[in-house]
Amino acid sequence: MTAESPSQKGGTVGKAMEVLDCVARFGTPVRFSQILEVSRFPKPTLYRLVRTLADLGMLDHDADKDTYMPGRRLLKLAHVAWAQFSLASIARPHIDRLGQQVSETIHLAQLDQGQVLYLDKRNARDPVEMYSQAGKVGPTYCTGVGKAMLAFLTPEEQERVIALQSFHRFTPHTLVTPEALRARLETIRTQGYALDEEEHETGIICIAMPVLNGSGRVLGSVSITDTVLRTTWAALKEKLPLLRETVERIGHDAQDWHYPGI
Amino acid sequence: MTAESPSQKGGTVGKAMEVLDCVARFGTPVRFSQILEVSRFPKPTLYRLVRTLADLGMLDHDADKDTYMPGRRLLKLAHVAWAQFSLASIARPHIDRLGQQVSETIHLAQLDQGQVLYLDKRNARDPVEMYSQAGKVGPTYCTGVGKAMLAFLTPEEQERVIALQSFHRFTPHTLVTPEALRARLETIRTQGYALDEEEHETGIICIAMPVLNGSGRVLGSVSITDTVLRTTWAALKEKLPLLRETVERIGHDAQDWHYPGI
DNA sequence: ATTTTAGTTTCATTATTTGAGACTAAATGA
DNA sequence: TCATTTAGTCTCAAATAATGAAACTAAAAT
Repeated sequence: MTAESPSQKGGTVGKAMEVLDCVARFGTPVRFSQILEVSRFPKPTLYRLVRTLADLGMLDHDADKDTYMPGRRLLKLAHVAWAQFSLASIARPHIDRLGQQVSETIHLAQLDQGQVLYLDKRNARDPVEMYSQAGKVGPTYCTGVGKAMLAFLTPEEQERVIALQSFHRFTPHTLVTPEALRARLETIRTQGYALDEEEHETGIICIAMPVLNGSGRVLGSVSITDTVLRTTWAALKEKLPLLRETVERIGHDAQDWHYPGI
Repeated sequence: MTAESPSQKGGTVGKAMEVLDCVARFGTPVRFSQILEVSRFPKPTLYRLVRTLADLGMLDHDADKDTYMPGRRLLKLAHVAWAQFSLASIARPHIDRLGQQVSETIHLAQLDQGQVLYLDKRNARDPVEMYSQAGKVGPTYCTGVGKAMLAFLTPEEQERVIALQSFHRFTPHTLVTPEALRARLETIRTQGYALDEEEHETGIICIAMPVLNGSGRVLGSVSITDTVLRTTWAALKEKLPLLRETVERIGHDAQDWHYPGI
């Protein structure tokens, strides 16, 4: 039994999902030939997969322009996924509350295969483009939400996630080595919160805290974000008590919710 | 070649998607045996399908409780679907704008297989639980957004959609016959907007207008909703000019966007 | 201790998927 | 205009994967 890379799972269903990913990765409606270029399947095989997915509503086919894009059926399925995504629904009232208390942008995130998966976003000032955020993934090593979670994992989990990081330098402040990251995580663990000091985007700073359940297990994290133009570190850090209260309440409500793996 | 019911598409991928639907329909994490009860597949077949979907991340498996729910991979795919769902993204700035102008709840919807598919929701008062709404489906014959679209379809399309309606009586005001609905649609077409007079939920009323492109084709619809306790018909109808402006702008921007079918 | 239930595995059979190649239609170019 | 390229579609024998009756295991219920 040979280990298979996750992107090359055997089985017809796996291949179909691979095609779905290909189409999604474009981020814009694509023609069949464009999918063909990036996929590993021969033409007739890919053709049938694409047609099957379109028939099933997993891809939407624009007959006019003859292009494909991720389908509406996904929207419906994701609607349910979202509603059941326990941390998102458990956290919602608390995120709502925090949103009323602060004027900055709030994120709720979770770890997913070493990456940050955003579950919720609030922006009291100008609502809201949430779908554009929930479901989005981002880097773990250079975001507040990511580091907050990372710092509170067990050492083994932490190393496993660190091994998955790309350490791309987004800004001059990005931590680009595992060593630098580990040192920072130590600090975060001690002080109980993480900062994003313009490590991902210049001008964007945030404070973040992990959501822990009773046994100290990391369930997710919450952050408060602003720009260096609109706030100062002192002002932002004043929100720490509100943030602490929020993550504690979420952690309490999520007591018996089992985190579905990293 | 025999016509196949859409729920019984041959092919392994179709079967897998059927299982995904089964799981989603529960709306809560389910055990394998529960899926078995509602699915048409024999035990080992279903077992393999479920495991395959879980391996692929389309289902999330909670190892503790041994339950399955729609997976996180769906969230990521839906994120892209949403972003590309042209009407949603084209409409966003206009929906934002309307949201700043009125304090009521706003919906953006589209027709999907005879049902209303909600694409966006805004609520200026308390933002916003959007994922919980976008992707949701509802009835066409007894909602403002639904009737607004229905009224402006071609007669053939209209009949096709009417034939798909269940005409369940949700409230004493629900129109429960095709005849009553057709008469109402006539009025809506004449006056250019639809009302929901507590036809779906008691106490909930709304005004809705279709989004039409230059050639009069129905692309979607937008509604402004409130409760009978907070508003009156007179007050609500005062928002009609704002609503008209919104749908016109969306229709204008969506000029060359081709609606992906009913 | 026995029975029931839920989940898992096996394997010969069956059905689907596969993909090289051929074909068509439409666009491009000479 | 007619040749040529390109994008999309179809065919069918061969290769592969899915199937499901039956058997098995583990754990819970009696």
